[in-house]
Order: sequence, then C-alpha cells, then structure tokens
Amino acid sequence: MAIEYKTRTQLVVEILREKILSGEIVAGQPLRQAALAEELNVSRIPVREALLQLEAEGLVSFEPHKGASATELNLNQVDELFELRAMIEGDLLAASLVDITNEALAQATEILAKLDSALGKENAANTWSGLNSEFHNCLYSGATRPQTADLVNILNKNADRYIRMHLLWAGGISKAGPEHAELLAFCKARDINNAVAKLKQHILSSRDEIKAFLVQRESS
Amino acid sequence: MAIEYKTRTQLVVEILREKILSGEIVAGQPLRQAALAEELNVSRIPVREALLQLEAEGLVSFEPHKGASATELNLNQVDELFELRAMIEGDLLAASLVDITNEALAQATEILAKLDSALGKENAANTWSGLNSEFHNCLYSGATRPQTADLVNILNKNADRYIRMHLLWAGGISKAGPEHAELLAFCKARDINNAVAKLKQHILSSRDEIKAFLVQRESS
DNA sequence: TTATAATGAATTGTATAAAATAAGCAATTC
DNA sequence: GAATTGCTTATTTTATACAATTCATTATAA
Repeated sequence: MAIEYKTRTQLVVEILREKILSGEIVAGQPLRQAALAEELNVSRIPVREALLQLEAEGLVSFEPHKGASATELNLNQVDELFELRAMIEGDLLAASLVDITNEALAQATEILAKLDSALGKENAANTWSGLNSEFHNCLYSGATRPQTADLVNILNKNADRYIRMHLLWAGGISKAGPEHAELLAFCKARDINNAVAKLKQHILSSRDEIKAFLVQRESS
Repeated sequence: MAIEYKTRTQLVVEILREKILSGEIVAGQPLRQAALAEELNVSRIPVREALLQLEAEGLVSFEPHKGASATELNLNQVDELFELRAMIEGDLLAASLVDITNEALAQATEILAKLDSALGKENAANTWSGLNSEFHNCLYSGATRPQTADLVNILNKNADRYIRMHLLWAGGISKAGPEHAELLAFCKARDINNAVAKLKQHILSSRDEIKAFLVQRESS
C-alpha cells in the first residue's frame, strides 16, 4: 500500500478535527492562530488554511479579523442535522441497494461485529464512531454518487460531535446495536423500502436520544 | 445598510467563482497561483485560500503539489446534482411554506417580474441566474434552517455553471418562466403538496433541458 | 455621570522569501 | 536500445516579517 504524503495543512486539519470532535476543544472557545501554530510547531499559514477547511466542514466558524472558534452545539442544529441526514442517507441507501455487492454486505457484517465488541471498552467513543461511519459507508457503497457521498460525509463529521459526546457522557446509543442488525438484515434481503425506513428511524432515534441528553444537561 | 468589509481572499473568491461560472475559466485548465496573483495584484496567499474555499464549494479541485483546476462539467454530475437539489429544496420549501410571510411572497412576485424582463437582454446569463437564486431563496425564507440553507446555496453554486452555460448557448430554460409563475401561485395558496411537486418538477425539467443540451454538444 | 474619542496591546491578514515537492529531460547502466 | 538514475526547472507549500484591524482601556469633554 502506497504511503500517502500529507501536507502540513492536512495534518493540522486532522489534529484539530479530532480535538473538536473529542471535545478537547470546547465550542465557542477562540482558536488563536499563533497559539495553535506554536503548539503544533508549524507556522500560522497552514493553521489558517486548516481552520478555513474546517469551516467548510461546519466545525469551525471564521470571522474576518476576529478569528475562529469551534461552532456551538445546540438543540436546533441537532434537529436539522439529523433530519437532513435521514433524508439524504435514506435516498443514498435506496440507490445503493439496487447494485450493492455481496462482498460489501459481508464486509458490513464484519464491521458490525467489531462495533458490538468495541462498546464499553476504553477509548470506545473514538473507535465506535469510526466503525459506525465505516458501517454506514459500506452500505452506501453500491451507489455511484460521489457528490452525495461527500455531502453525507460532511454532515456526518458534524453529527459525530454529538454522537461522541453522547457516547462519552451517557455510555452509548442504547438502541444502535439491534437497529444496525435489523438494518443489515433488510439490506441483505434487498428489501429497499424496509431498509430505508429502518435507516431513517435509526438516525432519528439517535437524534432523540441525543436531544434528550442535551436537554437534561442544559437543565442542570 | 452597512457596507461590508471584504478581505482580499473573499474578493478573489468572488472573482474566480464568477470566472468559472461564466465560463471564462474553462474546466480542466490549471489555475496557477503565481499567475492569478499577478493578474489580480495580490500575493499568492489570498489566491491559495480562495482556491481552497472554492474547492469546498466544489468548483475547483485541488491536489497537493499539483495545483488547482476548475472541475469538469459532466453528465453524471448534472443528474446527481439536480436530483439532490430537488430532494433538499423540496423539503426546505415544505418547511418554509408553513410560516412564510406575505411580505416574502410579495417580494417573490417582484423578483419574478424582473426575471421575465431580464430574459433576452444583454448580460442575461448573469442577471438571470442571480435573480433566479433570489427568487428561490425568497420562497425558502419561511424556514429557519440555516444548515440546510447553506447546503442549498452550495449546490446552487454548482448548478449555476450549467444553468449559465445553457442560458448562454441555448438562450434560456424555455419552461422556467411559466413554471416559476405556477410555483408562486401554489405558494400563495399555501398549497404545500402542489408547491413542492411543482418545485421538484421545475428543477428536474431544467435538468432535462441541460442534459439534452450537453448530449447534443458532446456529439458535435 | 455619561458619552465619546484617543491609545495601545493583541490578533488577524498579506507580502515576500525560503524550502519542499513533482515532472520532465539528459546521462548512465545493463 | 530500454530502463533506470540523477539533475533541472517549474510550482506549490511553508516560514518569517510587516501591515491592518479589532477590542479593551484610559483619558477627555459635555
């Protein structure tokens, strides 16, 4: 496997994204270019460009001459974000299932097993959310819709913040395990209607859990 | 109204976007940072940052150490892009119509009049596509879904290339005028189902016209 | 006392210079 | 003569230095 070269900017993007998703960088906190540059031992240019890229992903907001900060988490955003995901991913899954290969389904089965065993272990939030994305992308692999796939990935990077937070504080999305299994079963049966319905219900039920958690946290 | 300060990067973004949308910069042609910087009389940093932003919008592709180029126009992309738009904008319109104000509808009526009179005049492609976006955004103004609105704008910036090209070469989307009028009528009647159906049909029919044009152009 | 203007420190934005990388061509080896 | 290696040049990427802007603080006047 070819090793891929990465520019400093790309490395900074990955580090900062990870810090935002994991909660190490808290929302609203200003991200000073000079401080980040020194911490990461690069100049301010790659830091600036990384912040710009993260803004495009929605994880950072950038105001001229005022600087960048991680975007706030809030309830309305969660609603909008997860409903968008349900709609777009539902559509993508329907397109994918028409042509999906058995290999892809077998791979999804394997990932699902790893997902189940990852829960509860240390560092669960990180591995779980990575595997979760892999599982979903695997189910979408039958569709050749690069632009939609890009969109889904961007939305997921945003949703990931909430999912990780929830995993970290509440121990996990309780219903995700059985829901994933049911979803995969419908996919294997090539039952498009039920698979799409299950996927949407799955996304919206995780939304509900996360919202409930946020409401509870806000009140305390 | 406050005049807004713009950084050089933002200015470069706007100029380059305009050049790509208008076709002055043709797809595939490499965009040399140094050449652009000299032409626009800025340093390479704002040019770089502008190219990165345009990549996030999907108008430019950027490969490390190889440079940037305007992304290619192609048939599959058109299909995917316009279908995404139909789905997302349909959903957004439905949400908007619940709360849309009469002022917004009145404003949409005005824009529609301008749109009709803009057709056929010189520089039609530019003014028409601007007004077209305004019209659609006006209809979506009832929904408070900032993330969806952002998404729609990005998709529209992409679709705009095709729409402009079509306006320029074929003289316009023939059915757009009456379709806009019908759409607005359904909106004024607060007839959500018909309005959404009309909008989707409108987006997909412009897709069909554009595809037909592209096919014809490719064959010659 | 309150509002407004001047001041300066912190921070961002931009230009220029230096370093890193990729692609093409010549030189060398087999 | 084909393939590989090493150099050259074009281009991008990054660093450093400087200019412009913002924001908080203090001074000034109504």
